[in-house]
Amino acid sequence: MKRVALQEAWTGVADCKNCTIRESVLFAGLKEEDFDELHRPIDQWVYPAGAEIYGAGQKASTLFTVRSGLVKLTQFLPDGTQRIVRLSRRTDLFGLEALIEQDYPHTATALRETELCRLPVDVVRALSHANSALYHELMARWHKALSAADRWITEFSTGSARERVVRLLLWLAEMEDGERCELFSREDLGALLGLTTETASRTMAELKRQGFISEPRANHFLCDAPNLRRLINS
Amino acid sequence: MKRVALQEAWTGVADCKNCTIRESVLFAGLKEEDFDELHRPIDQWVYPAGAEIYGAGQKASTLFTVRSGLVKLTQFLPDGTQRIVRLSRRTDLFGLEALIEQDYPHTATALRETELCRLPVDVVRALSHANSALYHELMARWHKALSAADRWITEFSTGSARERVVRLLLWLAEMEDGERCELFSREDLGALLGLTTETASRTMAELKRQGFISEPRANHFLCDAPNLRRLINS
DNA sequence: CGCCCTGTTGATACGATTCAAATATCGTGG
DNA sequence: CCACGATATTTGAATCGTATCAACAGGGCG
Repeated sequence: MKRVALQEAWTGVADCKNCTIRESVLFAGLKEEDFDELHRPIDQWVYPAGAEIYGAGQKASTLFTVRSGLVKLTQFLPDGTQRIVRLSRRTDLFGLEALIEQDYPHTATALRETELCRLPVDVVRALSHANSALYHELMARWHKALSAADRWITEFSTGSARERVVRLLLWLAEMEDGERCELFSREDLGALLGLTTETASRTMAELKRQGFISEPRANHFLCDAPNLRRLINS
Repeated sequence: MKRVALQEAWTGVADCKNCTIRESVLFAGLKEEDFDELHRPIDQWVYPAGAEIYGAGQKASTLFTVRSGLVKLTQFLPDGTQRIVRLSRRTDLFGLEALIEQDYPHTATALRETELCRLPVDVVRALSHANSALYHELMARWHKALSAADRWITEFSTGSARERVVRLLLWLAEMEDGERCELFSREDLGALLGLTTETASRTMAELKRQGFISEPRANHFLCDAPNLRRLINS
């Protein structure tokens, strides 16, 4: 892993009322007047690839919405083993644990350049007491995170290396047009799927040789989605 | 799998106010007067080992609290693969998804004889609007389920077969005195840990031969917890 | 009693890990 | 802009672990 100094950059106070992804974020259900209560500003930041957003055990005072990019949440075991337990992408909310716990249970890291909104936990708490739409939205976010975790177990932690890689490729392609996806390091790919870096690399290479995927640009892949799907459904 | 007729049995209308595990259940924070709003009774039922509590895709109208026993939540993949994604034990709440979704995403099955309280989802919804203690408790339950899922990924889906089995034994022993635990079928053990039945069986047999565990009664194990912990922390 | 289901064990094959080395890529400073 | 060193990726060969297929033992139940 590179150990360069990575500095996030402030990109401005968020204009929640006119947010470009407002219909799919936490504050989707808020009414005009609710925004007036948003005294403490929500800001937007951009994190470069590799930047740590927060570390496991740090004081949890902020929730994050992903505006663009990709974030990994890593969990550590006492013996030092680590495993990526979730990925958050556009419109996903992460760091929800801040609502309940003192400290973050995971380490959050940007896998690519990533734009985030930072929501102070006390702002969200205060708003959610008064506002039942936000209450429901929060509940829905917990549910979404839980579904994602369940899916992680069945799709990315079960079956052969090849099946896992294929399921991940298709999952990533969902974000775009279903055929195109951007990948990250083989090391992360391994930590994500519970495989070694070498196995991850070999599996990708073999899929390429067999024509299921191609790599027009570095880390940008084109997937033969129908045939990939056939690989895992038979 | 046995295909006998398994019938749950009604054991009475729950007396939530005087619940023996009240301090750790969903309604822990309710005050005396709140219970008066519990017009629709909460009932208690007992399910025999192997009984299906609900099936994936069924209409979700009830939340469940485990009073005793053990429940597995199984998720299915389109290709027929199935994987146990969570276990619920004493004081755990499951079926939370009913608050958000139409249908249950998992199949819930009793692994042993299990006592449950059934909470109609509309009762919980109605109470949670008025009652902020219940609102917080619900949030905490979502959080607990999510932490459990994360732990599942790192502990029960990562590492060698032996490590996974050992982690599960220690997890099960947590429930009792830390040394004693009750197990279930090797088939379920496999589905839980992402292993085949045979590997699960072999691993258990080897742990027994090496003196880490003993089986005084069928499916009741005594664990040498300190040495087991040493196995996974080195 | 005999059947079926579960658990155990054995032999073998396959797949993933490990260790090692070669190659490609990236970032930096000359 | 190129050369260099550091880092990431790919590939190879040997080993180890798990899956697979098959056979068998024991227990519960009709």
